Amino acid sequence: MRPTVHDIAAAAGVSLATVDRVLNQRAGVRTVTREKVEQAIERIGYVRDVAAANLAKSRVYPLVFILPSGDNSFMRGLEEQVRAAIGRSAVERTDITVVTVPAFNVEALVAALDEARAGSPAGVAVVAIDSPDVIAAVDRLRADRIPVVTLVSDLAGSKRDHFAGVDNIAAGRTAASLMGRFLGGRSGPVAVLAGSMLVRDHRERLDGFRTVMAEHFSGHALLPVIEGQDDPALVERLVGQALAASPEIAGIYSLGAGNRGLIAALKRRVNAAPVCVIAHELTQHTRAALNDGLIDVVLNQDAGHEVRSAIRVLKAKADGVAVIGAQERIRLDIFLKDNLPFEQDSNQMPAEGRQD
Amino acid sequence: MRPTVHDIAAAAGVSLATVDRVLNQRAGVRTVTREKVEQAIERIGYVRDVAAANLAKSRVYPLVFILPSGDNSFMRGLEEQVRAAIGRSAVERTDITVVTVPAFNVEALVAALDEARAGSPAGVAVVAIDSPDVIAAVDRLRADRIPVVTLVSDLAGSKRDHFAGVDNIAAGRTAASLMGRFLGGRSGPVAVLAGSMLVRDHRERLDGFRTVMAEHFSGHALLPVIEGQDDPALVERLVGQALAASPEIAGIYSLGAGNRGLIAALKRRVNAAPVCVIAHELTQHTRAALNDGLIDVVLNQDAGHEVRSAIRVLKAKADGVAVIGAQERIRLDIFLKDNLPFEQDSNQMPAEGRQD
DNA sequence: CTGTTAGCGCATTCAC
DNA sequence: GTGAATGCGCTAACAG
Repeated sequence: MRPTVHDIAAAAGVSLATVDRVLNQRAGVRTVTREKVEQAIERIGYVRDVAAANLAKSRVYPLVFILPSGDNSFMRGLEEQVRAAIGRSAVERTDITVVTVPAFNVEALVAALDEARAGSPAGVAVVAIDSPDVIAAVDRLRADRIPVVTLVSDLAGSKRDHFAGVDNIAAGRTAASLMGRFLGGRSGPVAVLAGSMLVRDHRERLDGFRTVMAEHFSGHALLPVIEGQDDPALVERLVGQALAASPEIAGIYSLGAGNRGLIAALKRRVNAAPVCVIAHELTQHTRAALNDGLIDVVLNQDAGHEVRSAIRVLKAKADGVAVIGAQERIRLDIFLKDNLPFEQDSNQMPAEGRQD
Repeated sequence: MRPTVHDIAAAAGVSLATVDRVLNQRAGVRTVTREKVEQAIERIGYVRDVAAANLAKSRVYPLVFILPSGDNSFMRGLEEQVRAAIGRSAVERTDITVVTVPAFNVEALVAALDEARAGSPAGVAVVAIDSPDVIAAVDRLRADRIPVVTLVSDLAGSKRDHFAGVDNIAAGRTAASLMGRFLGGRSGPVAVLAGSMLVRDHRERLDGFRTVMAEHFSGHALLPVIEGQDDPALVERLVGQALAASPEIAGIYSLGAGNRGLIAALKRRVNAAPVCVIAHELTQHTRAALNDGLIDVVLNQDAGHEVRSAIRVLKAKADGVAVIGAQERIRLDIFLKDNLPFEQDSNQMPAEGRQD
């Protein structure tokens, strides 16, 4: 059997309470006693049983998730994943609150962060906007020793504990590589469609894309970036204009949201040369477009994985314990029509028997 | 607070022991009593605290992992991941045994499965070989109510509980799509390099690849499949011969292992037309070749994820509880030079402070 | 068939 | 400063 607190107590010649005090770094133990206990712990190779500790503490983890509101399909999918996690909270000992704030709105986000802080939760996960005010608000949380995880879009320069999202520079580079190679011999400029340069993930994707296009595929000019504010209607209008203005466009990289507008604009094109289209985030719209051949590649981040990872990391940080690093790396999924996963409406797997 | 067994007992007017009996579907309870308790459970919305239950049981999960031996880099990486899991066994309450058997050897695998069965573990994970004898051996385990998860290569027609691996047909299709599009206008036949048609994953990849090549890229003839037995030396010789015999080869799809041999053969080619190369599994060798531009795409399955998933599923099956379905879907990673993840020698993430 | 009781590993009152 | 006792939610002897 693995050693318990009793074994430590026996080995160190003290009582359970004293062992507990040094284990949880509480005051009221003489230095000599403390050292004696610490040596015993080291010697017998004790590792704390977190489950038992949580049981004894009746520990629950109050967590706050702050997400953008609006009808952005990806963000709504993200929220759905948080709600799925809420459904598991009895098992996972979490108590999760979801807060939504208008997208690209710094003041609203700061207010939400400060309000979360007032409730002194065990951790906060937030889809960040890159701004000094937001950095300051996050650092206020950290000053209160509240762990913070950024979700989807990171916040460089802040004291956030962890980022649960993909490497967006690599995403942009990958998009460029695929674009360049899919274009093959064809000529023509490439258009880039973004949401807003306010959020770091969009900026990073653009950087990565530009770098590789310039490095390896300089034959294709890049058109000025179209900022569609992730708004389908606006995106449709702007993309329509761009396609009309430059009918020779060979490729489009959509690095933000509002892809419904992009798809609508593409559908309106008739008898035109084929365009290679690469977009982000697998939603019902991009999935259908991929199947129809309107979109060639979808780069995706798994919202469910991001949410589960954020929760694991926040709990671990709250307890001051380590996590499995590789498990928390969010991968960039690359979907072609050929490796599209089956749609899943349920999060559950049958418990028994049935072959899947 | 959430309801406990005591609450059930009180609500149903019975004792703790009786509640426990119906919760764990043990015999010795009258049907009326059982129904009374079940109704109470339903009514107050009880959910069992698995952590507390495991604590009381001092539950450990003896698990057996059966992997092919030999110097196949991917399989050694898989084994390393199992050993990493062994390092976590104190926390995860597992007791994992690793058994290695010669690759592509049915009798050895059957013997290993039967031996595992003799130890009546809580679950078995196995890299399967497609054979009636192996199916029978797996079904013997299931007959003993021992959960079985196939790892990497599945075993259709068996009663295995779950498959922890990628969709290999989709992998083959994806390889063909990328191959066809990367080849663009270029002409020339495509060579396929496999390990052995004995294992299902290789056969499925080949099927998927052939289908899409025939459907969309029939301009490229497929050369006869080269079976390299996942042996680098043999692979090098066979690929060298193929390249010499057909200097106009435009692409190579390596769907098995032994890629060291492939890379060596490619390196020996000088002043020849470029070849589009797509290979499976990210190892130190394929990673280097990707960086050097010798390989264009690496399709990968995350061995760490597969092992962790297998363990989660086996534990869940042993307890008869559900798992998060989406979390157990193993994704096909597509790596270009541009989205190669950083090498990680450690599995740990720092517990405190440090920015990553 | 059903109930009583002790204990899993740990945290937390309280006395001393 | 330190120790003894009690309980977290659940399981498992052992009585009845």
